[in-house]
Amino acid sequence: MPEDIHPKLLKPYNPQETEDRLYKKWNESHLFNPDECIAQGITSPSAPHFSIVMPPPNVTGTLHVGHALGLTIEDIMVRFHRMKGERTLWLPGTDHAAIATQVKVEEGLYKKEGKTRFDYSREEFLGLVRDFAQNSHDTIVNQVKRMGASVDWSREAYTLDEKREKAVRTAFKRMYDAGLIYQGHRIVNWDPKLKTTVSDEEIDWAEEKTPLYYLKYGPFVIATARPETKFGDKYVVMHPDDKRYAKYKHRETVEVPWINGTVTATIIKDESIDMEFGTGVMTITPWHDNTDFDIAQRHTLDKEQIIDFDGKLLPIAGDLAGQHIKKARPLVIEKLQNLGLIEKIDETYVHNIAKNSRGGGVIEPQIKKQWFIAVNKEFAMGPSKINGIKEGDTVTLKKLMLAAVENGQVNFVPERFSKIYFHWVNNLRDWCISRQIWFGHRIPVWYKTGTAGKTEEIYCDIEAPVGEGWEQDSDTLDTWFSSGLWTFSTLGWPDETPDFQNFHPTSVLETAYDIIFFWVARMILMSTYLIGDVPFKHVYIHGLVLDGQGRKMSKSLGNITDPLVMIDKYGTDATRLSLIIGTGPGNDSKFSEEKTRGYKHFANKIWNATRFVLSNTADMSWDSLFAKGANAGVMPEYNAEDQAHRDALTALVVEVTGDIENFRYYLAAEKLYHYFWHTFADQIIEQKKTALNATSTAPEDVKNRKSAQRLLMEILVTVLKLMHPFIPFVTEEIWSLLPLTQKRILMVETWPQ
RNA sequence: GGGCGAUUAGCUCAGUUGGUAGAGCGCAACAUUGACGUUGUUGAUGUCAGAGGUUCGAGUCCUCUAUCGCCCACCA
Repeated sequence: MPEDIHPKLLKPYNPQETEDRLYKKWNESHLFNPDECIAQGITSPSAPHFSIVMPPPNVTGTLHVGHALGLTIEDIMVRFHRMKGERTLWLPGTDHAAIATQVKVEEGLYKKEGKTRFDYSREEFLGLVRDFAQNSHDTIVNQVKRMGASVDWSREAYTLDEKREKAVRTAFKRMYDAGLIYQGHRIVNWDPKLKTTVSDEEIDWAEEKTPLYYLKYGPFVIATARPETKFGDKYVVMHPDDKRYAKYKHRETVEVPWINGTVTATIIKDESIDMEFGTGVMTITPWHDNTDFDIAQRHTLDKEQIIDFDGKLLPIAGDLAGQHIKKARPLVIEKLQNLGLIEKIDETYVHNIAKNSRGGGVIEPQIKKQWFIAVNKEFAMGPSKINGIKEGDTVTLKKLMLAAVENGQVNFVPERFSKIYFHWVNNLRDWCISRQIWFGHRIPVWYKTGTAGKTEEIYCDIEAPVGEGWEQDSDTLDTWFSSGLWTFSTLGWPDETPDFQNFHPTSVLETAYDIIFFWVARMILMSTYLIGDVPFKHVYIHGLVLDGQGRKMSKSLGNITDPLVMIDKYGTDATRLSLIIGTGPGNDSKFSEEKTRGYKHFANKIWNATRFVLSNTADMSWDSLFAKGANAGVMPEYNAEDQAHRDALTALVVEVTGDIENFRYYLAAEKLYHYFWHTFADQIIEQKKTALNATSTAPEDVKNRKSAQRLLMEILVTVLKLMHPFIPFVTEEIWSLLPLTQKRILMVETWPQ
């Protein structure tokens, strides 16, 4: 073994010794920052821009393998474009995740001390949440670094920091002034446990076996799964075409003996009634049911609240008032039985119940005053860069959201996700943006209350109003309001900063499909309205990372893979490859530790091949290949066989470059793996051993030897560059060991052509 | 009820615009003190879910069916 081989290469590759050191080196070079790349003469100021914002992880704990996959894909994009010489920005940040974070803290308090947030003042409680969020933030930042993510930390953002607060308030005010944000009494999803509303998207539906009660209601029999809500029912609804009830006229009234005495019931004919279900007749509870609310709206019927916001019955329930609805049901049944109002009970019925997916309780729809964004309200478009929509055109937010994708300005990868997007947007209802939790952006609206206790004045602005007697709205905003602004709030908006001008719209948004509605759609809404432009050109969607058996990873199954554990065992590069290879865009993938171990072997294979190349080229000058100008050496000539290998390498460069540009990371990575191991190591190196070992000084032998040496060097150098976006650590470490006198760190070397 | 996806070797999955079925792991045999603790070579295994259609030609495009998975809607 020649003496000038670096001693490190004599042992197997050790990621544990390498990775943190290299990340520090990259970070301290400041070259994650595109401005520094220009300052250091690496990137041309006139180069095209490439920018992505990191989907901000929730500060609710730690990153999981899904995050690891996303970060890997994003880092591949970013490192590739940076090496291509583009002005490349990857902007990191975290999300305060309002309700999710608050719930986490509340759960902890309850477990540890048996307290709820109402045992604290608002400010005390928020202090606890902030501490928790800070801890979580620090953990996440460390994890992002360990993934090798080449993000510009100098631009790090948080959805709840001061700059983002300004953006949020500006956005709110603009939409409020335009009449697109309004306050209204509407039926919302109320969680009596967490004492807040949640959006439709935050609800999980679960099946529950609940008896279906058939109750006598005057001349009718109605079927209900929730008899405890029926006290005040005074509308009986049936389908207009139902022949069984043809003799009853719309709006006709009948006297009906009911739970707490006789009521006057009004007959309503409505087409939403399913004639097949139950008896084809039902009574409605508009205050606590979406469908019933809609029926009541259509026929302008009275609505009455039955259940309070704690989940207890109101005085309308008579002697059951004050009972919690869970306890009230058997009591109502008993009462109905005594009154002889129960016709029959269907015990086989399965009812769908709505639960708050953020760890809350069973949703009780309520009519409540909330803030909404009007998605169907027409307005005149402002300055527009949306294709097909001009300034002054009459549009709605929904129309803007559709146009941005229909016209191809925003392009989904894979394309099929645009269908899901369209379907969702087309059925979108006004977005309830107010929450009754404490952690989050407080609504920038202040009220002045008069002596009679009535609101006399409403004020909405970025800053609080001056003067006495103003009180801020106690609600906070849905967390997705602030994340909807993420592509531009992170770049300095509403100020016209250079970052905003340079890097918006962003190039690609990389995210998981389960967040298309929550986030992608909301970003398109906010950006098209507030900026008149799309937030990003491409949306790259990745799938779920499942366990080895194809199951979703979850705490209850105990099948969660911690990316840090894999990194500790096999290194970041191996972890990244195992997440990427075999995972097409939008498809779920299974995580396998075996696969990860295999890619650790690959890192070592590269390491060993490097040792072979270095020890067999020690008598050659690498600078003859790579130095420019006066330092350039004489390049050995290729023989025909090696020229063919060189041409194949060029073909690989073209292919891999095309794959990366077209979002086929899984293919590019696999091709590189295959080329390195099975073409370069197994075939080319084996084939060249004879030429390299030849000691003869015959001109032909010397030529073949030099040719082989050049080939090995060129392949190694080229493939290290090609592989760097995928496996940045081992390639950078090897790069640092190459005896090149003129080289940058690999991260900012130029992409091969 | 509406929609989306999957179905290819024992397992996990590729197969980019239609042109002779691929990889990794596993399996079998052989070789190997080697650049390689983590090696190589060779090999076996496929009605590409099923049926029909378009085409000179279909794993790939179209139609239908089956099974599995997911999303949306949510019937009181």
